[in-house]
Amino acid sequence: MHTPTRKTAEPTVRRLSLYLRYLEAFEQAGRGTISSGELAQSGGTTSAQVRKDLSFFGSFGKRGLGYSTHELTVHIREILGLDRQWRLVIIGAGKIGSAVAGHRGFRDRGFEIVGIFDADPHRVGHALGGVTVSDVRHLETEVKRLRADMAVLAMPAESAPEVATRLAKAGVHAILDFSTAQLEVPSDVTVRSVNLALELEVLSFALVNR
Amino acid sequence: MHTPTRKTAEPTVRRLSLYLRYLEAFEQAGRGTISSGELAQSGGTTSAQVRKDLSFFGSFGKRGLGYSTHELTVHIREILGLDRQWRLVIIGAGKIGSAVAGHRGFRDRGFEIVGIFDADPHRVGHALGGVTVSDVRHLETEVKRLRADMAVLAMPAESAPEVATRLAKAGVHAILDFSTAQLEVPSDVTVRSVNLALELEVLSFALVNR
DNA sequence: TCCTGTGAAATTCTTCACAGCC
DNA sequence: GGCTGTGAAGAATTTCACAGGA
Repeated sequence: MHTPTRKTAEPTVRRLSLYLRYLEAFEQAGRGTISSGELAQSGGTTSAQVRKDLSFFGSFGKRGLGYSTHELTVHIREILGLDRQWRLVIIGAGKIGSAVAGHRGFRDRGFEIVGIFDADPHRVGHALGGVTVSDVRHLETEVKRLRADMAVLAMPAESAPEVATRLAKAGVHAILDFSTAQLEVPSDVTVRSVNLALELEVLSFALVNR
Repeated sequence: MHTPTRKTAEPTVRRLSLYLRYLEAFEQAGRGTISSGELAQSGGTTSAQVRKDLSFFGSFGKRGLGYSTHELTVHIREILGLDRQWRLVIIGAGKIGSAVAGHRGFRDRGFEIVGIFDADPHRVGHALGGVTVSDVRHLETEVKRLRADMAVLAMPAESAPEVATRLAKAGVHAILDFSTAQLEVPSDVTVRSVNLALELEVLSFALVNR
């Protein structure tokens, strides 16, 4: 595997994540090799797309044969940085925060929830998925002590920007934001937004435009 | 407003949804007009992008002045199909289903949750956000009776494809899927996937590639 | 003067098509 | 014969830059 010469396209990274999921299923099913065509079918894309995506990071396949499911799994996990454990904190112990905290499968995929924070005193001290909820006032010291790598923001949009800034200062360089806020963070912090209302609105558009 | 001549780009639709949110804030704040530059800043894009996006649907602005916040709000709501009420069902009353069901703000934006379904007899009969959980065995008849337009799938990946097919047959043409399944639906059904593990993996990639 | 609307250019992403290796 | 790896072509999307109306 070689590191890409220039920046990698985001769509490619998203697809790698999908390929990985299907590869794991194929490996589980005892398939030793898989072709770009099969992988494409699983992921709803084309074989050329699969090969282009992979070739960006190296030559993992064998001509005439395909890819070794196991080797390719290992390669993609390495490319995505999943060959290590990531330490996650969740800010907001409401409905969404609880759902994320209780989601099995994150830990299995290398994302360990090491801390949960909330501003509501009624929630502080209670346990969620084996982790005790801390007061968000102690965010910085706790985040440093816990050596958190990533944060999930599951809180109202009003307080999200302030918390994002504090997280960035505390050394968290990756944030998954469920609020609808527009976060202002230093350029060395990556933010991804999941906006459910937006997704419903895209569906609404699709329904009225057919 | 004129209907677009050819198919609209998905990125454009996503941005329209964002613009709408900022417009509402501006309108609330009493701003009568707004320029493409201001809107761009809110949405993290460029003024040219904003103008291109809007011009695809008509000429809503006034040269030298900008856009009327109120008029543009109305136009975008109409473009996105938000000038009506959408009827939503949730399949799966677990953590994610409950979080979606309990989310205030969907109703305010025109998405009314009219039904919740689950396969677990222990959950059937209980109320979630004012709606009683029904047995998923009665999905088809209930969905038709409730005249549901959209469905949120918040269930294990194993059962998702079957439920998606049943929903499509029952007349639901828009599905928001939280499972990691690859859904096979007729071409007149729009599916959008929200995959939290994938989002974390994209963050992971960003962390190891800087 | 300010700011929109929009062709044209630039860039990004996907698909094609085929040489090369198993 | 089958399937990968990859330049080249094509399509989609964004940015530029400027004419034109308020």
